[in-house]
Amino acid sequence: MKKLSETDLKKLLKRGVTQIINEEELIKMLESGKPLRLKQGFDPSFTDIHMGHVVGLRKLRQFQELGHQVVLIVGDWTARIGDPTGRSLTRPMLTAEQVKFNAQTYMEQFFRIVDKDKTEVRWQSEWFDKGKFGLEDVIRLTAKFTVAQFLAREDFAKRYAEGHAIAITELMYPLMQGYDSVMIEADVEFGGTDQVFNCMVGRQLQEMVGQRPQQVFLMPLLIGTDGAQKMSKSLGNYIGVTDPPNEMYGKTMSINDEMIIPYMELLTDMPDKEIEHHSARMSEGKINPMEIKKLLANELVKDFWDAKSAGEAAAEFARTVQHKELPDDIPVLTVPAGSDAALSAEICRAGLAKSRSEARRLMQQSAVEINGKAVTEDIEIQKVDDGSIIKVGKRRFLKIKRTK
RNA sequence: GGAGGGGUGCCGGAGCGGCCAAUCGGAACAGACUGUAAAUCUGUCGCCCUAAGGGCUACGUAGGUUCGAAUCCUACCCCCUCCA
Repeated sequence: MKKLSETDLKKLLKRGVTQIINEEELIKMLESGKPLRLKQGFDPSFTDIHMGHVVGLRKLRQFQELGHQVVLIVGDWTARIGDPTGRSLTRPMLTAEQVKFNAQTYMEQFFRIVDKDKTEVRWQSEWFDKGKFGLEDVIRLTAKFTVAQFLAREDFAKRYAEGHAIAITELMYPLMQGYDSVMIEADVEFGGTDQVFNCMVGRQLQEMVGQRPQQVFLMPLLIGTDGAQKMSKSLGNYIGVTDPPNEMYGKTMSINDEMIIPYMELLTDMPDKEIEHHSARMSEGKINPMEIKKLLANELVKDFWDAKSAGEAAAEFARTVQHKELPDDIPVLTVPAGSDAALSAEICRAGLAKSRSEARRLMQQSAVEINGKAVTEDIEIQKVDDGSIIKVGKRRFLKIKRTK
């Protein structure tokens, strides 16, 4: 165990943390020098980890660096129910196969951030599968809670009031998650602020069976690149941890100014002082926020890829986006000699538009250029010279190659 | 078991015999403005015919009535609320 310094403690418990229940207890536990069991659960109902998840994973990593143990719970059962949190609709159940596949993919990404050697992976099926968990257990578990308790939870209350459906299995979700804490004897559970209720159920269950209730570590939900809603894959406003450097850099550059500082605090190791400095310069109007955003983008690509990729992504961004030069590699579309196809058809074939109708619409909106000149009417591909560069929208390019 | 409400385009949600490829809002896409910001403004937003214009598929599923249906009828499937 590493000895805790004041700065360690501050970084660990303040930056990127919304609330800790119960903070004093947690500090005592940390100071006891005993390795803690840190519970992190996930539902393999999706496959991609994005920056929104990274906030929590980085925190786990920090604890690991102090010598603590992460217990990753694969929610193979809860995933099949679907977490009701924040949902206004019930989710479809997944098959066991989908869940398994998703879990695998998830973990590959998870261990890019969290230290695999200090992680114990447990599957819910270890204790929830047939033969291990029976009706008797279900009754014992559910008997401890009341409907009123569950309806007090904001999202359930809202859905109930609006007359939306709440499946009984959804009520089971928090119980199952809480039961996980008992099974692994969690000392601390990690989650986003939307997980308070579920985590508290874990505390109660532990207490009931005579375990010391876990501490709950809540972290803010990251706002997505749209600047409005929380980052999520289904909303398409996410930056994935496996996004290629150029894309990661580009997506980061498209976030709005208000999010630069939060992103720095939550997703990077940049020192507090430095972040404050940037923040101050921006609010004083001494610098174009874009410059600060570049630092952020660079930092992220550096962390998830490497410094070299970050440099290249930055250069590519400056060249293609800011100076509007052509990107390095443009996909080539081979056009047979004598082809009588229309330009719209070829754009569609190359995948730059979903349909010919769309391609034509784009032309009408002057979104299609050949060698820098807008084409507003559909023409024959014949009339396009060999080696011409076709540009659709801001970022889609195509190079025409003619066969003799 | 009983009563009622509903299934419409990516989502929400109008329409309730022709004027409906379907009002409107959101998302998305494009253009203008920019810092690929954000906000704003404008436009587009089923597919095919290179345009005018035309055609084809679409409003849970399958049939039917009608010159004509998302709209009416029948059956079926699914969902929700309430009572028991």
